[in-house]
Amino acid sequence: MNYWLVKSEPDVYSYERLESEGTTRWDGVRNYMARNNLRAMKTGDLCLYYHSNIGLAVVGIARVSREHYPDPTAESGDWSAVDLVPLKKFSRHVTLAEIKAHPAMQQLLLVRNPRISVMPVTPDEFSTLLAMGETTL
DNA sequence: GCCAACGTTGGC
DNA sequence: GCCAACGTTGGC
Repeated sequence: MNYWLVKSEPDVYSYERLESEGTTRWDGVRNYMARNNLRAMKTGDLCLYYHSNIGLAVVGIARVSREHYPDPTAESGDWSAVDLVPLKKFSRHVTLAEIKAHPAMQQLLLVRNPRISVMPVTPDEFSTLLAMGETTL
């Protein structure tokens, strides 16, 4: 089991919309590092769901329901998509400001490289973030 | 293969 | 809305 964090602007595709639709194709990634992370995802892996631009917080957890396949929205190039389903909404949003202030979160790529949209998260970081969100699986 | 210029992302 | 940081592109 691996852990990840994915970013989405909530006015483009929010966690609430994922919940109401039940599943989504995570496509449109056009960054090689993020793509390689998508390709490393296995079915059942868990993804923290972060709202960028508006909200600036981790709001829930999604689960990988289909491993990577060619991104149908890519007109050229070698890009991949995965499918995600909602797993659990955080009882409490964990804001970027809190994450930045937390000593155990200083290595998180969200803090160190804010521009990558799909990133790995260690099991320790994952469980700490879950606790910060007052959420259990 | 280097590097400058440009475009995009995303926090503030 | 601005701007910093980063990734990508393209000329040399």
